[in-house]
Amino acid sequence: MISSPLKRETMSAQIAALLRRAILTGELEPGSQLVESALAINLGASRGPLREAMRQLVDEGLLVSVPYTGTRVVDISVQDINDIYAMRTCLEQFAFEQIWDRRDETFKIELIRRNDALKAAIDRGDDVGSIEAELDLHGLAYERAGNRILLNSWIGLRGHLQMYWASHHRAHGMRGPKRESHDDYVRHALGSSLEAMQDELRDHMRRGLETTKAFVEARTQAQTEKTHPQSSKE
Amino acid sequence: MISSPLKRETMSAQIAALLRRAILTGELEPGSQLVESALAINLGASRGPLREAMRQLVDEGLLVSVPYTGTRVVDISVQDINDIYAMRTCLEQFAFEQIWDRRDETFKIELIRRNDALKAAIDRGDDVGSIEAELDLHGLAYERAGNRILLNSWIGLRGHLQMYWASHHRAHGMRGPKRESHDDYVRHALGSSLEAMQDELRDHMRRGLETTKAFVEARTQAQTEKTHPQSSKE
DNA sequence: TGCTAAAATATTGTTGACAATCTTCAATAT
DNA sequence: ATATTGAAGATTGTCAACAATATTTTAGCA
Repeated sequence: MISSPLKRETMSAQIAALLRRAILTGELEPGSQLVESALAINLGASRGPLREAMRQLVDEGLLVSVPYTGTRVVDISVQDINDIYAMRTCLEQFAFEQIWDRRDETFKIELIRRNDALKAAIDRGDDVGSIEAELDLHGLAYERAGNRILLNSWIGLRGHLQMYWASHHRAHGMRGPKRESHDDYVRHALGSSLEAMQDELRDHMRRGLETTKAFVEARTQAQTEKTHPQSSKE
Repeated sequence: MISSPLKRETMSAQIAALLRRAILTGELEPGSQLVESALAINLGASRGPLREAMRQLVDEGLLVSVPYTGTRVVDISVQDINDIYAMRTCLEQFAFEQIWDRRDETFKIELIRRNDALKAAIDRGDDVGSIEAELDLHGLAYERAGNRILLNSWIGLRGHLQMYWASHHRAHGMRGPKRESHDDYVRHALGSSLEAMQDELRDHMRRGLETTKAFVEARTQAQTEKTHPQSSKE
C-alpha cells in the first residue's frame, strides 16, 4: 500500500493535472466556482500549491479568475466557438502544408491506427474516450509538423474543444462522433492532392462548427430558462 | 499626494507586469536566473505573490522553471525563431484574409498612424520604442480580425519577438528596424489585391527571419566563447 | 594528484495564520 | 413598497516560518 513511492512531480503540478482532467472530462461543469479552502481540504493539500495550479489553468484559458471574488470554470460563448473553429481550420491547413511532402509510411500507419482507435472507442460506447480519440486523430498533423509553437496552439484549442464536447455530452446525453465521420479525412490526408485535403478540412470544420454551435445554443437556452423561469404557473 | 487611492490590481498582477516588462525590454537577459527570495525583498513583497507572478510568466513562455532548482529567463534557439516566423506568416495571412473586405477608413488611418509612430521612434533614436512600434503596427490586423484566440496567439508571439530583438539590441548594440522597412507592407495592406499582400507578407517575414536568425547565431557563438574560452594564452 | 562521500549551503516547495476585499442580507428611513 | 446603509459572513490575497530538494564544498582516502 504505497501511497507515493516516487514523486518526481511537484504537488502543484499534480493538482494542476488533476483539475485539468476534471475540467476536460466535464466533471467540473462550465461556470461552476472553485473555492480554494474547500478544494484544498478535499485534495489533502494546502492553499498555496492549489493556488499555483489554478493560476496555471487560468493561463491555459480553462479557468477565469476575478480578484477577491473567485475563480470559475470558463463559460462557453458562441463567439468562442466561431473563433476556435476558424483558428482550427487555419492551423490544421497550415500543419498539412508543412508535412505534405514529408508524409512517410509511419505517418500513414499512425493515422489509420488512430482512426481505428476512434472507431473502437465509439463501438464500445466510451464517450469520453471517443472524444479524446477524435482529438488525437486530428493531433497527428500538428505533432508531425515539428513546430512547437503550432503544437502548443493546438493543445490549447484541443483543451477547449474537449471541454465543450464533454460538458455537453454529460449535460444532455449527446452522442459522440459518428463511426465513419473521419474516413474522408483520413483518405484525403493520405491522398495526392493537398488542395483536396484543404477543401476537406474546410468542409469538416464547417460541419463540426454547426454541430458544436447547436450544443452551445441548447446549453445557453437551458441556462436562461433556469435563471428566468417562465413556468406555466405564471 | 495620494499614493494609491484605488488599487484595483492585485500585487501579484503588478509584479507580473513589472517582470514582463523587464524581460521584454531585455533588462533581464535570457538565461539569467531569478532567485525568489532576493527578488521578493527587492520588490518589497513576499514570496507568495512573486511566485504566482512567475508562474504566470512561465505559462506565457517567458520563463522556464525546473522544480527545486530555479527559474530562468527563457533562452533562445534557432529552432524557436524558425517556428515563430512560420507561425507569424500563417497567422498574419489569416488575419488579413479575415479583415480584407472589412477594411474601412478608420483602419487605413490607424495603419498609417502606427507606421508614422514607428518612423518617429526611429527618428528620435528610441530603440525600445521602435521595436514596440513595429510590433504595434503588425498588431492592427490581429486586433481588427475580431478573433480572440487569434489575438492571444499573436500576443504570445509578439512577446517572444520583442524579447529576442530587445535582448540582442542591448547585447550587441544592434540597430532597430529601418525607417522605410514597412512602407511596402502598409501600401499593400491598403491596396486592392489580397494575393499581393500575402506575397508581401511572405517576403517580409522571410527577410525578418534572416535578420533575427543572424542575431541569435551571433549570441549563441558569443555564449560558446564565454563558456569555453579559447584565449590566446593557452 | 584524483576520486568518492558526506556535510554545508542555497534554493525552491509547502504550510497555516492573518489581512484585505467582495457579497449578502437584514434593518431602517423615505 | 423601495432604496440605502451597515454589519456579518464568505472568499481570496498576503505574509513569515518551516520542510524538502538540489548544488556546492570539503574532508578523507587510495
